[in-house]
Amino acid sequence: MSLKHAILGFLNMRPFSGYELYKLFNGSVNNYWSATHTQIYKALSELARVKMVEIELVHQETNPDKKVYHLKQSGKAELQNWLETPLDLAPVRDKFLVQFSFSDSLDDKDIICNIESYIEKINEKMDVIKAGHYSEYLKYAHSNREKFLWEKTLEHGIRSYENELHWLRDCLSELKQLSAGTEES
Amino acid sequence: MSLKHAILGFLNMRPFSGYELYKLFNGSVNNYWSATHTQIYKALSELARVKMVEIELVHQETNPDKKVYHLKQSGKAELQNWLETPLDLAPVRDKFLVQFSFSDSLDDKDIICNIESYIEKINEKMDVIKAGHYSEYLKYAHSNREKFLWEKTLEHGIRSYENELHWLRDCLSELKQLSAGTEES
DNA sequence: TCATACATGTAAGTTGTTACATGATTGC
DNA sequence: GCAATCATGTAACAACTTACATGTATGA
Repeated sequence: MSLKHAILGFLNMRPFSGYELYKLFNGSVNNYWSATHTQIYKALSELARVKMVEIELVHQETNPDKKVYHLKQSGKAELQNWLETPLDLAPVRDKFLVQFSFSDSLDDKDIICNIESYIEKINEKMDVIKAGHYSEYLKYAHSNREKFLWEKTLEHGIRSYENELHWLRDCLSELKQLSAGTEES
Repeated sequence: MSLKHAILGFLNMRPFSGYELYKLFNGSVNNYWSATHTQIYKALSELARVKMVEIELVHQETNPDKKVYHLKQSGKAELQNWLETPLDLAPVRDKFLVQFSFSDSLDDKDIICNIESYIEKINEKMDVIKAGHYSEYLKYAHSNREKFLWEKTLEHGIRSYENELHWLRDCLSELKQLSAGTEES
């Protein structure tokens, strides 16, 4: 399970509480892995059960108490082992493309509307990424190489969304050409 | 569930058996949606249960008997309704990037090995796509616009993989530079 | 003879989503 | 007063994976 390995990866940097991890997976990391709090708390209990992490109970005055998770030897070993394993290509599941490819039963205007709505959503996402909240953590890198890896990961997100936008805009303009050509006025 | 909508989309073209759909989702369509036979047979039973599709039992002499699924009115309506609904961005879950971003605890040679292995797998996938098996079905399009949508969907896959390859190759060459610069000989 | 294609399924497990549940503090 | 942040969880469900299960026909 990659969520568990992602958690081990973060705990390898420093201890985190479940809530902090939840904010990571819904903030700066969510352009390559996302998870709900439900999933994270469950994964953490499981990691504690198999003794890959240790729980430190931290009492807080103003805020609710929290559980801070520390990586243990066996967790570090599991992480290291996973990092050394070449991964297979993930199966692709792109709802948008399923919809797009069956859209011949829609009017031009409805296809265009779906595409434009999707472009809009990607633009919003890009704005968030480019606002820089995703790159603030770069300063916590322990080495030049680590910083390089993090920068590249960020760049991957930007490049993928830009690639997607190019394709979407091409689709739009070609569709408009097509429909102008077929039109009977 | 998108698998059900994808199935409805195919049955809207012509009737299919479960096995034929399984071959689609593991062949020409698997660059935008993939599914196992287990999932497909279950989804089909469910669609039959709610009467969106109808089962025709077809006896065959040499091959095992098969069930051919036909789209019914309510299935067509459900499909149409879904096609008109703008979709949200799917949450991203990219194992490779999780691994990549935590790889500072590996040697250069191991990071490079992971990247090269991934490049290799994408190249193999690209070879399959470019061999043309994915584009044979284009001739079954009912209209120019449908053909356009299918071609664009195919192109999306190719463009995404090419984009991925560019990023991976950039990572490789920059990593090699970095390690040459830090090297003590 | 051995693998592959045809054809359909069950069972058990993992992963991910959505809704429900609680309760203090801080800022508008 | 109301929403948001902090902080952790349970329960039910939906989606996906992997292994098991069966049996014929065809071609290398």
